Amino acid sequence: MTPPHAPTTARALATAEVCRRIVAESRRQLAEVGPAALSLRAVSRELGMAPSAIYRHFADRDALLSALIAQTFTDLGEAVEVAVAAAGPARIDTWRAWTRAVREWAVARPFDYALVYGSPVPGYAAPRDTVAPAVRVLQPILDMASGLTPSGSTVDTPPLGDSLDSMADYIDAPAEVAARAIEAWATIMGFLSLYLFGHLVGAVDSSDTLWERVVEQTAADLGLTEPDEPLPGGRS
Amino acid sequence: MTPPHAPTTARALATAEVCRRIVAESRRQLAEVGPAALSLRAVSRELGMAPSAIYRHFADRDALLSALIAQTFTDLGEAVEVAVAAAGPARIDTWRAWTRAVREWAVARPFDYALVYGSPVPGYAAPRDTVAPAVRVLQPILDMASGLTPSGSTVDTPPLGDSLDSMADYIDAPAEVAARAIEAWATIMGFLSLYLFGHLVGAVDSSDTLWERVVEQTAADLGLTEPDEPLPGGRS
DNA sequence: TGTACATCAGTGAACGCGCGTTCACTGATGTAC
DNA sequence: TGTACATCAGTGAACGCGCGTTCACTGATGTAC
Repeated sequence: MTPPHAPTTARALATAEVCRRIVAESRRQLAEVGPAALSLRAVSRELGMAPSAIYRHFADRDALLSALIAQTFTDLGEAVEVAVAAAGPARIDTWRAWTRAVREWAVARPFDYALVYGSPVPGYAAPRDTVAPAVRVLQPILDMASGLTPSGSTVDTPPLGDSLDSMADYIDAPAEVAARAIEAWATIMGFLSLYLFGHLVGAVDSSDTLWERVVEQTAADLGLTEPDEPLPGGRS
Repeated sequence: MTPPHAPTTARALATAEVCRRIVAESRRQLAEVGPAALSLRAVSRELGMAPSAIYRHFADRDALLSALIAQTFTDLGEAVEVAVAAAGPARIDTWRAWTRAVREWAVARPFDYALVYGSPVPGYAAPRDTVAPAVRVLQPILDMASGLTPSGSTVDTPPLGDSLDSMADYIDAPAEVAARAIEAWATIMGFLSLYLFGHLVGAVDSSDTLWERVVEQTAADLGLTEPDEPLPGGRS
């Protein structure tokens, strides 16, 4: 009944559990001191283990950091998937749900947000393992953009070269749509970063109403506000 | 001839020079290891001084960090001022010059960018001294936004509360304009952050053409692309 | 102009600290017969 | 089912390291008369 490689023995279960605890405690401490100051010794101390025990589960400090980053992306990815699944079927429903989910997640866990979308940790190179979880976060809006046709542009914009071709292929939409999707994403992430990193402190009393505006404006730039937009699954 | 408080004695000149060298060497090292790992000892070692000598110029490590942040903002502020002064008089000239200057500065000094616009250093609270240099960077576009009237909106946007009133007062423009200015700023900073922090790696081959689009799109959202816009200084 | 005193930038030794990582080990868990 | 052996998660001591900060000091620079 169980899959062939699932951990079934007591030892394997215990190992998985300890591994989970290390990651959990590390994420907790990371929120207090930041990724650069994350200490294996402090983590092991808090868990009541010898510092060297960590090395049974992670090759070194960088490996633990990679696991934390992957885990954090996965966490956010699951949050947006739940939110998008609970939203309506129209593209704009997806966009509103996705942006709302990202914001709520980020505001609740500013240090997790900083870990994955803030300054890279110097001297640390993100390995391949973190790419898939990072893309998973974006997948709902990539799916949403699929098949979208550019519309409503009243602006003369410079021509795009072929630099977006691979993304356009991936989402099965014109490069124009890929460009607008990246712009909308950049606006959302930029606003969150400015807010969470303290750059709006003197300028904006409460970011709530402004945030609603940003979401609607980006939706309009994406061409999601036309009433009769066709959906990928038909329903004209 | 010299202002009353200018350092004129040999000792005062030497002090200022050493102080300058500490800041310069610190910024150099910061680009290699990041703000959290900046080491007073390493800086003093490189300058051929005793570690304790730093304390004649900065109260502690945090004071040095504050000076670095202020200095970095000032550096960027001067760069944008030069660029804006060299540009044409129309609002859109200012916007194009400002965005271009910020981007070129950031791409040339990604760690400086990360220091001031990336994740905050945990456990470090930016003191008041860094606020003025941070605002200086924005001043050209705040001036540009002054007197701007909202236009060209084809989107139904949620009403703004009074959360932008102080900023609207400051730039002497409607809250609507303040909101659009912050949105445009967020888009620019978001795009730069995604690019510099490595989040566009798989999606965008070259960011140049896409960047041009972002600038023009944000200019349009700000209402800067109407041909007959009135300028603050007349010239209708 | 010359002298006596005050200032203060920089020295170098020392403090106590926590860090990542290694290594030989122990002893419970798992496996093969 | 029982026994002998293998595995391997966790231990605890030790390594060498660099860190921020303090303190009494020295000696050149500045100042007052």
